[in-house]
Amino acid sequence: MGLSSPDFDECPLFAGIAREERAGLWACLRPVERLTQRGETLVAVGDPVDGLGVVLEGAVDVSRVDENGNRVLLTHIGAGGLFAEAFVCAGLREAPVSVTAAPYARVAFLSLPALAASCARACPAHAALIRNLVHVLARKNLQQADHLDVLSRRTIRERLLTYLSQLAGPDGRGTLPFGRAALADYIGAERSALCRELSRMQREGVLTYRGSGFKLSCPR
Amino acid sequence: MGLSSPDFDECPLFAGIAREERAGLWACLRPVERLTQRGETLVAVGDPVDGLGVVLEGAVDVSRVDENGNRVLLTHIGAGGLFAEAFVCAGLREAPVSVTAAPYARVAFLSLPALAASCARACPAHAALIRNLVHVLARKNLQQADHLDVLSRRTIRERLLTYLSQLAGPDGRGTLPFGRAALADYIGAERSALCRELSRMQREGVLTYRGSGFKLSCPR
DNA sequence: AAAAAACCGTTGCAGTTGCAACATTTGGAG
DNA sequence: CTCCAAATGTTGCAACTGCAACGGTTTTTT
Repeated sequence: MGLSSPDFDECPLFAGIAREERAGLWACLRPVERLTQRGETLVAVGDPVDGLGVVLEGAVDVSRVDENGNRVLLTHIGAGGLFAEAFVCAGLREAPVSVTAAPYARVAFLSLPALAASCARACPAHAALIRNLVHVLARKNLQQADHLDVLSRRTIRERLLTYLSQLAGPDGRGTLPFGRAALADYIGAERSALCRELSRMQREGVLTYRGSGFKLSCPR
Repeated sequence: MGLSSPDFDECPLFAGIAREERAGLWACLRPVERLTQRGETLVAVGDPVDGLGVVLEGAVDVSRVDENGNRVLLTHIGAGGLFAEAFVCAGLREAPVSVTAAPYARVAFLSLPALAASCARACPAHAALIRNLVHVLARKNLQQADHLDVLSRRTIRERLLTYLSQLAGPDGRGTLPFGRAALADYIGAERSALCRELSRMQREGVLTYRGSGFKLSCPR
């Protein structure tokens, strides 16, 4: 099993921990790695919760499919990001969501005991790890709040403007991390209705877009 | 200032901490108490984030109002519950939501430094406090996921069924914690449209309701 | 290069919902 | 008991959206 400790500068779990310490700490956590095929499902709904996930390379989507077949895209997580940390920390036994490679990913799972317990080496970095975990959980909370902000709007146009404003810089420009189908799943709309509204908004001059790039006419 | 340490058996922040220790620990956290009038606003959008909130008595609503005047009810928190913990832990300076008494509340604010730092007494309970904080944050995450599950549905009927299923027991019976207006704000719909759909569903035999009690015909 | 698959955009139609205005019921206060 | 205010329920209408079906373009596979 390759215990390669990649570049964790961008992984918030290791913030504030000296680079020399990271390799030892990483080994200490006994990670279980997994490399996926294109679009493969890493975790399915109902699977036992193996541990906290770390995206080493690539990206994953966290989603759910309701009884009507509508997919809800909950989050998209790139390299360095964590997933399933809330389920692990809350003590869930079964995953309430599925995690799929988007489209490729190399991930590692860390068990909660390894994270929470002081390790045999009693490494001081463990304390920092827990503090970082609090920070990660809190920021996930804020991300979910942003998603709720989007989904609480009553029309597709408002949901789009809310989401695009979150993505856009001060100049109103931004890049979508999704294609149209995934975007529709994220904002809780029908793909065709989303396309219709997008072109309507462009026709009315509210925004311009091409591919995954866009520019809001009136940045909020 | 009354530093009364109320019954914290139900406060998840103090889970697993012996009752004798709680009083000392509570004082150690230097809580700032506040008692509200009916419906008063405890925290407004943009207010500086004073600290983590603990509901000592009564209940509070956490909500946001968008630019169209639509209110979004994010959560309702009863005695023993926490609020604003994610904003504090993520290091936000300004509150992105408002907190109002629903309808009465006695609350205390705990500053993050007091929570995070080992206190002067070096009380061992502090470590338990941090572990509990992780647990609280993780469960808030799950609550938000439930709310997302509701808001991601495409029709009022589906949103209602999803929410009522979350509330109902195995027999399909449950009690709403909100009135109609607040319920509408929580599920992201118009109050009148909500009423219309409720009575339509009762007419069709999907459920029965009276006041705040309800019973689903087909518990999921 | 050809075929297949994925992605994006368009449109007609029926059902749902926001919105506004009004009717009815409930719960106190005097 | 009466009156008032808040909460709840009802309805018409215009607008929005889900749904299904289709055409064009790009990317991937064979």
